Formats: sequence, structure tokens, C-alpha cells
Amino acid sequence: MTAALTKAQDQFIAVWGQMAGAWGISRTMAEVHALLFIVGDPMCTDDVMERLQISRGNASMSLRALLDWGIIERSHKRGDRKEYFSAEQDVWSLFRAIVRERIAREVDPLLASLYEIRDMTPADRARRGEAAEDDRAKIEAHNKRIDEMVEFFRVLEKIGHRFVSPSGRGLQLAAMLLGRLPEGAGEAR
Amino acid sequence: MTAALTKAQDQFIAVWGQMAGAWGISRTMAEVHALLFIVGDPMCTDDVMERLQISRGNASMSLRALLDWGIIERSHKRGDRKEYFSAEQDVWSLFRAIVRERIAREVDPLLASLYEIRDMTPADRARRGEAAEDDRAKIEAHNKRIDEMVEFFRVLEKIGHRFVSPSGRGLQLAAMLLGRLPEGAGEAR
DNA sequence: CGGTCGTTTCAGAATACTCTGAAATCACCG
DNA sequence: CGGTGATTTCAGAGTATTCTGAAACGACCG
Repeated sequence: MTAALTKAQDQFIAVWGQMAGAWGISRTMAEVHALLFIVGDPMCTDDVMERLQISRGNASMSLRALLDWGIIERSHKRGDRKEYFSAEQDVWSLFRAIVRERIAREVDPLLASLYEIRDMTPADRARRGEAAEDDRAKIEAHNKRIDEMVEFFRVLEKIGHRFVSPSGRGLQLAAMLLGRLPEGAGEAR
Repeated sequence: MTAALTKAQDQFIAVWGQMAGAWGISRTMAEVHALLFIVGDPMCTDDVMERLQISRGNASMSLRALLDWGIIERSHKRGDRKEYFSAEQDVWSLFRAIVRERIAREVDPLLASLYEIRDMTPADRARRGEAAEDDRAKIEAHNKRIDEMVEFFRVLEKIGHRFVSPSGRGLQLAAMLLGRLPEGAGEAR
């Protein structure tokens, strides 16, 4: 392995690790993924530990979490009891998986909460009391804000689903958005 | 102010605060934004401090950060030396601002790093040595991975810019996505 | 079964991040 | 200018998150 390649890999791992914070996952988890992605070949726990200088426990937990996200997979070598892991190599598949998970983990629960919040201030209840003309207006304005927020996330969720669902769709979507993009860009794998 | 409204506001603030982690900002910053958004009216530092039970320093820093993100703005009341803050009320404008900032803070630097990494393993250098047929293949595979990643983020950046730029576009974009992929989708802009 | 190799778990240590509060700074007023 | 009140800053305290390492667990083998 050339020195330049190793350096480039390390650099990539570092850069990907930086992003972690902004994406809401731990640095190490991102680094483990970066490593598997950029190396390309399956690696076992010990390989990962050594290359990233992390503990066995940390490696195990990070790999497990990446499996839960569906962006790495297990494999085995004949006559070897160890488990090997490798990352999804297709960048669009990778991000489809990430979008799928983030919708499920963040957007859906958020929408559920927003619906509940909306139900806390029903418009008709506000109308009952006469004394509080002012309150009624406040509640209506509040409801409008919540409703618009709900609407936004519903649209976002739909876009997400469209991006995620039929494999290969992601690229078409992007191409569409960009107007005329060179068509051959990303045919089926 | 009705009790139900206050409770709903608090709930909204809590939910928005939860999201913070996943979005790479601090909980308090998200809560301050949620408060200003859901209340609608301008509030001064002391109002924020009292409602969220946070220190003056924390409130000041959070408000400053939100100003930097461009999602709240300063205002003043005649004959009052205090500064008041209010959140952008239009949900689509809000998210346009967020997308704009995240592109600038995350995607652009990432792309710059990826270009650098790509330049660390020029294909021609790999071709020089004869001894390492194997290394050459490795480097080419590596370069392909980096190139695909670059391409992905370039597309993402373009989509982002399209979403962000002309005001009002966001909604059209979304509507477009939700229609059944009409042909005229990406006409000139 | 007992042994061996590999994986998972988790309490406590290490680290990173956030918040506080008081002092410094700023801005306006008379 | 000096005074008043608002705002910013930042070192240290407080919290939350992540990591380690060793013990428990699991799985296969002879």
C-alpha cells in the first residue's frame, strides 16, 4: 500500500469524522464508517481497532450502530470465525439509507409531537369564553404557526420518501431538480 | 394568556429542543429559537431568561448565534434602550435560511477537503512504477470513491442553492416534487 | 462437555460540551 | 465627561457524552 494512499485515507476519515457532530452521530461512529467506505474491503473488529486506535468495546458498539443504520453489512471468510464488515459502496444508496433512517428517527416523531401540541389548543374552545377576545386571537395565531410547521414537515417527509423508495430514484430526482444534467450520470449501478 | 396556550408553547419548545442534537446545534439555542418563533412577538433578553430559566450569558450567546444564522432579528421599542428579538415567522423562509447556512458551513468546506484528498493520489503517479500493479488498482478504486462522493455533494449543493435562492422558490420546488414528476420540472431559472 | 476464540456489555474514567455569573465593555443620556 | 443601564465575554463549574477495559456471554470444535 502506497504511503500517499494511506495518507489520503486518513485524511478522508478525519474529514468524515468532523462532519459527525453536524449530523448528530458520534465522531468515532463516523470514522469507522469512513474507514470501511474508503478502504472498500471487508475488515474485522481488530483491523478497525488498530487502524483507528480505539478500544474493542468502542469498535463493537460503533459497528453495531452502523449495522442498525443499515449502511454497513456483516460478512464472513471461509474457515475464519471472525466477523468482517464492509460499507455500502454506492454513494446514492448510502444517502438513501441515511435519509430513510433520519425520517424514521427524527421527522416522524416530530410530526407526532406536533399533532399532539396542535390538539392542546382547539380553536372551538377558544371561542367559548367571551371575556378573552385577545386570547382567542393569540390562540389562533399559535395554531396557524403549528399548522404551517406541520405542513412543512409533511412535505419534507414526502420528498424524503420519494427520494428513498424505489432504488435508483434518488438520482433521477436530483437530475430533475437540476434541469438538464448529463443523462448517463448514474445508471443502475 | 390561557394556561393551555402556555402549556402548548412549553411543549413546542421542549420538542424543538430535542431536535437540536440531531441538527448539530445546542439545546438552548434551539429552545430560544422555539420560544421566539412560537410566541411571535419580540422579546428582550430578560424575557427569554425568565421564560427558559437560563443565565444572562447563555441567553446573550444563544441570541447572538441565532442572529448569525439569520433566523431571528433585532428590533427596538421607542423610548426603551433594550434590544428585542423576534423570529422569522415564515416556515419556508426559516428553512431556506437554515439550508443556506448549512451549505456554507458544512458542504462547501467538505467539498474543499475532498478536492484536496483527491489531489493526494493522482492517477498518473500510480502509473509510473511497474512493480506495483496491485497498488495502481487500489489507487484507482480509491479515486473512484472520492470522485463519486464529490459528485454527490456537488449535486446536493446545487439542489440546495436552487432551494435557497429566489424567495418563494422553496414552495414551488416542493410542490413540483410532490406532483407526479411532471415533465417541465426543471425549466430555466 | 470443556476449551478456545470471538463478541457484547457496562460501570467507571476520560473527554467534550454547555452554562453560569460577575467583570469588562459598550452606548446613550444629561 | 460621569452616570446609568444594557450587552458581551470568558474562566471555571457543571453536565452530558463518549470511551475504555475487563468480565460475562455466545458459538463453535474436537
